[in-house]
Amino acid sequence: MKLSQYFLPVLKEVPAEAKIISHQLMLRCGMIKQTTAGIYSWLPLGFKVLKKIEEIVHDEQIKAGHIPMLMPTIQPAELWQESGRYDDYGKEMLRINDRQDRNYLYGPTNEELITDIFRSNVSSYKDLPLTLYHIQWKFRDELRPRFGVMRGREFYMKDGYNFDLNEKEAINAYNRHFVSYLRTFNRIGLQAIPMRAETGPIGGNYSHEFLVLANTGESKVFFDKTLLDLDTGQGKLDYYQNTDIEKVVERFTKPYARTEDTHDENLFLEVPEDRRIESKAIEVGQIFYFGTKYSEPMKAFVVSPAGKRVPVHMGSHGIGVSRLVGAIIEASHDEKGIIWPEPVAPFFAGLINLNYRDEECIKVCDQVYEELGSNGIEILYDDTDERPGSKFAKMDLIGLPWQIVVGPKGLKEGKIELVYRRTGEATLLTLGELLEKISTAHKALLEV
RNA sequence: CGGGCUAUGGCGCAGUCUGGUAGCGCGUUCGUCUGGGGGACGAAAGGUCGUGAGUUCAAAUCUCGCUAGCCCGACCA
Repeated sequence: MKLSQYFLPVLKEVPAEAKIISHQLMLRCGMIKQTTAGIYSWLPLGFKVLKKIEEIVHDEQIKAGHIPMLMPTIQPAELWQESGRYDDYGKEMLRINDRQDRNYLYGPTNEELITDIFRSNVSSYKDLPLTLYHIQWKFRDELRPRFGVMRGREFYMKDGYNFDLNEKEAINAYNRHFVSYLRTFNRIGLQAIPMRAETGPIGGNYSHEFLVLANTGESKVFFDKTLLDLDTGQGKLDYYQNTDIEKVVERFTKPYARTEDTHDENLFLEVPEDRRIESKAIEVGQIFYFGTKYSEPMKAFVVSPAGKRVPVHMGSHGIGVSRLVGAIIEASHDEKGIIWPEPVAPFFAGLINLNYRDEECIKVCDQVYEELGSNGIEILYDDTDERPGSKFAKMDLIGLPWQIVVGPKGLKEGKIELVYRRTGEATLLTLGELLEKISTAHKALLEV
């Protein structure tokens, strides 16, 4: 993409209404524009990042054997009356009437809708286990939206729902989500710590939240430092080898890790003092097992192997996709701007032409741009006639992983400068070396 | 929902107390110079001062209502 043909309205100054760094940077980078309280338009750069995160979330869900679909944003009140949540949910739910004065709502979550789909199509244990999910806009009418997309009223969320014959099977699904979520956050470039959580309005018996440490986070967390060293292991996982998956979950749930809501000071004090960490964190995902809370009232039954009609056991699981954009920035920025983790960067590299009136510069830039572009590498080429200083500042601000700097000075020596945004490390390379290095780095990114 | 604050050009702000020609910086446009870290000089465009009513010869400025946004708390992916 050539910058001269793109839509990237960057701001030099910090808008007054933005208080936390991710919100400020998203506005300054021209990623979002607030439309009204807690509701944002996603401008091209922000939209690209949102879609990259979404792709990774999809990929990991599909690896775990879960099936993508799409449900609507507007739902009929009747379904929520069946589950009893139409009254329970309160003012957070945006209620809407149509021209016939029928009652609708803008979905804050989809348990009722998915249960309705399930019950009208599945009636045998033979169709289980089943996990369906979608990534869709949600709306919760927060009293006080703030922090940009981190706590908007409208938000983009992956939500999934598992249907199983019994509790044991449903716990397998729970564990599958547990592990796939860890992998998802890792791929996005975040370390998320699973913590025991309250079940809230979703209800149920088991729940874990996944939290990313950040001092601007809204949750207070207490955990054992050893959690920071755990990983889910390398390579492919067979999500249906239940005991293998269970072992991973056990490793992650053994050390103490709780949010303020479930924190138990006495248990925490059993953690050796040098391993106790108290921090602020951002919640980026949550998983629930709630048994038959919805299947019983909504009559989602299947016939068991013994020939009896039994309510299905369910769980639900969410990842805040739009919130993740903010969370990533909170976790990865410096005083100059954003530093995108490579898998979610809106472009893989930025190409800076330091003198757009120099024919040699133009020629070399065009070559780099075409060569990398034809290999499927996304490049943002600053081909504008601005001065070098503002080009550098802009590129640092939007935080693309690599910066390719082409200027008359370097070209005299036959060299192009390559800067790695995260470290600021700069190397002078020939055109051939540069193309090779970027291509290699890009290939490594694809091998997940 | 309780408490506090704000609303003036695209962005950041001054002007309001003490009523009297709407201003500054950044950005934008044009020109000249400049060209490796948000450059210089010159010219220009752009504002019903959130909104409605009131007081007054006169309102960005005073009074009352409304709306929107921000902050602290409670609540939440």
